[in-house]
Amino acid sequence: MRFAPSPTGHTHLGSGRTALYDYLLARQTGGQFILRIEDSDQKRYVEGAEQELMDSLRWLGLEWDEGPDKGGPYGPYRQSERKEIYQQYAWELVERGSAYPCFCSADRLAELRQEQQSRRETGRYDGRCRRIPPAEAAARVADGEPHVIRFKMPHEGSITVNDYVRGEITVENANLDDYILVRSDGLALYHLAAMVDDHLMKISHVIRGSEWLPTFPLHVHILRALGLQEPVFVHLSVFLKPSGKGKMSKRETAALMQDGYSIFIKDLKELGYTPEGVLNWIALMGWSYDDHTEFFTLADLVDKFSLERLNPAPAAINFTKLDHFNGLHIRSLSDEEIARRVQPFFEIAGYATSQDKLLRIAPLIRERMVTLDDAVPMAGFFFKDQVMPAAQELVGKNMTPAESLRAVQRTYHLLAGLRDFSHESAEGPLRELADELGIKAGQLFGILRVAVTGQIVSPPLLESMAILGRDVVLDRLQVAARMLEDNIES
RNA sequence: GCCCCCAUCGUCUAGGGGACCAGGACGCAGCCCUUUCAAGGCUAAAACCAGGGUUCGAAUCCCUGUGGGGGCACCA
Repeated sequence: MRFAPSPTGHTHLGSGRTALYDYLLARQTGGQFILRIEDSDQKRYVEGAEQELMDSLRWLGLEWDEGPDKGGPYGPYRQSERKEIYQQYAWELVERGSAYPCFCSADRLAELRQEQQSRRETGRYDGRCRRIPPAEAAARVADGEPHVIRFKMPHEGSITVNDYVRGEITVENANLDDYILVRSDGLALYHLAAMVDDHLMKISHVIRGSEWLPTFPLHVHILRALGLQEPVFVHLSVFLKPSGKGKMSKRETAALMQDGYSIFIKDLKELGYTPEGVLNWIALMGWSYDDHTEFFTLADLVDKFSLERLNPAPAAINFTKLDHFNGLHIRSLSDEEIARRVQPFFEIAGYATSQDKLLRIAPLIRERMVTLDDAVPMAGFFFKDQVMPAAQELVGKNMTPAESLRAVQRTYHLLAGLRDFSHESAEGPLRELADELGIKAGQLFGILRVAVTGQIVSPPLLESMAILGRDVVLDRLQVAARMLEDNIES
């Protein structure tokens, strides 16, 4: 198995899914998962993209067995370092009569294309250099005349290729072009390079996006002309934008960020998504296990994934489903894991935290988080020196400021006199106090919640107070009482 | 324009001639639980793109149309 991305931008969901399926297949068959960088076009190379790719893959937990950074028996693993290999195969193709050097300039080609377009024809090479006798062509090449190498596509007949998810696809050769295989700078294009590499690296399954379907017949032509064995080709459906109308554009990608979503793996990490959630989500875009199972860990997927259940239809990206899966996986994490994963987000927000305290907070926030960064607004009050409640929010529902003040004062004395400051020992007395004050427990808790956490919504109040400790709670109640007093006077 | 692919609730999907007045999930609505918010439980609304065939019988097979997507580079 191999995952062969090109380092031309941010690593996105589609790459993640392809890599995932590659990884799964490799793991379940005991094969190797190879990372090969398709950087044969230096013009499109983006600095840092390769590093981001590897970071993203590792974050997802998809560690490769062979790759540019760790070597392996079939290296090098960057196409830019394999130029001579492709040259050799390209000329073998020429010798076999399946390819030929072409001396047409890029200018002439552009002109030709324009002409064809004006006549509303499909852009295709007119075959001028195809007619040059091989001996003459070889001589011109030996003379150093600039040239590319083209595939000599048969004019007659058709070719039938087999895609694992779609079955047989038959195309008339007349609809295919004399594609360029090697550039004038001597570097091979994807069409040749990928086929040669996959053969040399003993790749059994080629999993790639369906954007390769149109050139799929060319690839099989090359393979057959070279006499190479054909791997199993699996073309995955594309991802559509959430509306289902068309694929993601640059603008929409930027707009998505406003809503806290992204199609880039590295963003997802920063937004507080877990690798488990992302993996589960993308695994099910175009694949299913049965009619009801949806929760999968990576290990589950290794166990249960199969190419048979791939779906050829394009799939719209559904981010609310990502939220759902992320929440599901956060809830299945241990306290230790939650504490560990949530800490970086507190750090970014400027809070000094301790694992010890986070460990005690974890059970209180586990069921309330959709993304890991939700922990910060939810539990930030644990790490603040003081909270700043809004004066009006300290007034209980359907209560006057004076009544609220009294409730805070009574609570202060009750808690100050409590033998031990635990959730269990505080609850009974506080409910009795509410009764005594003639208010509902909910009203009392509401006032206290704002006083102690500074928030209208918070994790369970009494558990939170126990973690904060008696001193902090009493202190915050005192502050709240003062604010209420000021409120009453003014 | 030409070539290729695809088509079940809003979305992801199950289904592959009778087991389907079409199942699950997300989201949405309601109810229950509840100290807030969640989580959890229950209930509801919601789909076989259209038209022709084949067949005793079609969501399922075939054709046409329509819609959507992809491609038509010395990009991948």
